[in-house]
Amino acid sequence: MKEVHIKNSVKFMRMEQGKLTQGELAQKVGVTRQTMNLIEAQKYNPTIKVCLLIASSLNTSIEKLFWIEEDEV
Amino acid sequence: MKEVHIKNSVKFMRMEQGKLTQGELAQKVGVTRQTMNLIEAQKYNPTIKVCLLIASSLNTSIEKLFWIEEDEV
DNA sequence: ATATATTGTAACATATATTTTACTTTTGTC
DNA sequence: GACAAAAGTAAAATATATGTTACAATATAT
Repeated sequence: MKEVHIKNSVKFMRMEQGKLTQGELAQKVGVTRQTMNLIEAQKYNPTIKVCLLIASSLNTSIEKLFWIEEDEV
Repeated sequence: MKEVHIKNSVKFMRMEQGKLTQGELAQKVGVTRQTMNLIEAQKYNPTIKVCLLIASSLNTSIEKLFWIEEDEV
């Protein structure tokens, strides 16, 4: 697998959208709070299904939530 | 996990973009041809990393490639 | 019709996403 | 400061994405 880093703005977006709590977002998406925590901490690489459900739950697009981290300056 | 179906247009997009072969796309992304085959056949739920790399390889957006299948008519 | 490239699959192994349970740390409120 | 809510984290179990190998089916060209 190609070596790239994926970044996300899930936590930031969650804070904006009505101040959802981490657990509440997890519940809307249908994953555990721990899974959501790890995703927000960018500790791993979630599946497209979870990502699309997060985007839907936060009324935003997957584009704005997840992107490939380009090379350092 | 919430019960939704994820659909994609990877095969369609690949056909358009310079008629890449399945194996060639797999190689650009850095997965095996079998994995790409299963993704195109919508047999499972790839990771966001693979999806972003496919989008990048096909010069398109992840939005246009993957979406939640809405309820049947 | 016969080669050849490409695609579809299947069984098994491996890596890792996700869950479960539980505890600690931080943050906010009184 | 005390208390509660929310967030961070960790170990072990489970589910599943991905790799490996191999072969069958289909398409494409000659």
